[in-house]
This record gives sequence, C-alpha cells and structure tokens, in this order.
Amino acid sequence: MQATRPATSSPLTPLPRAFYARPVLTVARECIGKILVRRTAEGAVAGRIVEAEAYRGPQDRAAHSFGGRRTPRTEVMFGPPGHAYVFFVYGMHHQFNLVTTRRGLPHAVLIRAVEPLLGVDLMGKRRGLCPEDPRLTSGPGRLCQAFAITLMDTGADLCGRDLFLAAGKRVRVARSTRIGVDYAGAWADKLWRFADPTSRHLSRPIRVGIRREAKGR
DNA sequence: TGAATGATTTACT
DNA sequence: GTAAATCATTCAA
Repeated sequence: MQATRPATSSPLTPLPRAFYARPVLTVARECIGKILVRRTAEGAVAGRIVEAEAYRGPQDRAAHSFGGRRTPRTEVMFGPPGHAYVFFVYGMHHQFNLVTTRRGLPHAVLIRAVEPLLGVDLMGKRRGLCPEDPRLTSGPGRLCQAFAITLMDTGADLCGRDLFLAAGKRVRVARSTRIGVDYAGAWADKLWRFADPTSRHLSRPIRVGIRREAKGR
C-alpha cells in the first residue's frame, strides 16, 4: 500500500461502467480532468488526462473500425464498453483507447496526454528521462511507455484494479481537429480532439482551423 | 507467404 | 523543417 495519497480530493477508485456506456463524443469530452491510474508489480502511477480523441467507426474513415472492419485487432471495440483497446504502430509505439458506447458499435477514445500526478520517478525510469521532463507523458505513445501499457493490456476491464479512470476536478475543455489523420478526408475536419488548453502537457497545442490540405484524396 | 503501412517519437539539418 | 527507426497487422495472391 502506498504511504502517500494523491493530491486530489477524490478517492482513486474506478469510474463505473456507466461512464463508458455513453456516446463516444461525450466520453471523450468528459475524460478531460479524470485521473488515469495504473498498478503493476513495479508500483502505481497516475496522471490527469488532458487530451483525448474520439474515433467513431464504422462511419469514421479515421477509425480502425471504419466500414465495420472486424479483425482480431479491432475485435475488442465490438465488445462491451469499459474495456481497453491497445494497438501498436510504427514498430515501436503503443496507443491506449477506451471502448465506449455499447456492444456491437465499435467506438473508442484515444488517450493522448496526461499530467503526471503519482509515481513520477517510476515514469521517468520507464521513459529514460528525468521526472520533471515535460515529455514524460505528453503524447499517446509516451504515456503508454510511462504507464507500461502494452498489447498485453488490450481487452483489460477498466472497472478492474490495475488500469482504470478515477474522478477528477471539472475543467474547461477545448476542441480541435484530430492529430495524424489527414488521410481521412472530410473526417479529418471533425473537431473530435478534446483537451485542457491550459495544460503544459499536451502532445501539441490547441489550434482550431489551422490544418494543411489533406494529401492525396 | 510476402508486401505495404501506420491514431508516433526521436534525432538531426 | 525532414528522415529514420521498426514490427504487428492487414490484405492480396
């Protein structure tokens, strides 16, 4: 048991499944300010979520579940809400998502950045950085490394003890286009990225309406 | 079976 | 600003 308690007024207990069983845009927006908690044999880490994106397959061209594509990788998104969808990209980075809404509808929220709250030394050790470095958790791949989230965690129940969201303070939420989905045509223009614009731990600053023309189609 | 590629990060010019 | 790193996953054959 950890001797110190986090500097939040709320207990570090998992949010109920009902939190995830709502429209994906609602869940994405309400993620901002919540606390992401991770427990492993190495110890506990926690961070305040400051950036998240909604992926609304099967219509959303940017989503892995676009067109209802149901493969071993995307299978968990077709299951019940409140579970983890973790995937691996570019041969080196993991990405952590929350499965939302309802069984059969493959919607998910990508957690893109958190502010370190608890276990910063362990995060620094995992990242190979000093604990004060702002690059500790300011990106979807970075936070997965700091929180030791891997493909092993895909399908994990977010109402369990080892990986979950807990309540946090209410904050103002800004919106922008999503990052890295220019290939998605008109879907890339959707303002489905949500963030606390005052945070210094965003993967990129919030700038609405400034996006290069999509390459190709 | 093999080829293409990616919801990124890092280092370097 | 650009490029390299590096492999699970998908799809075509």
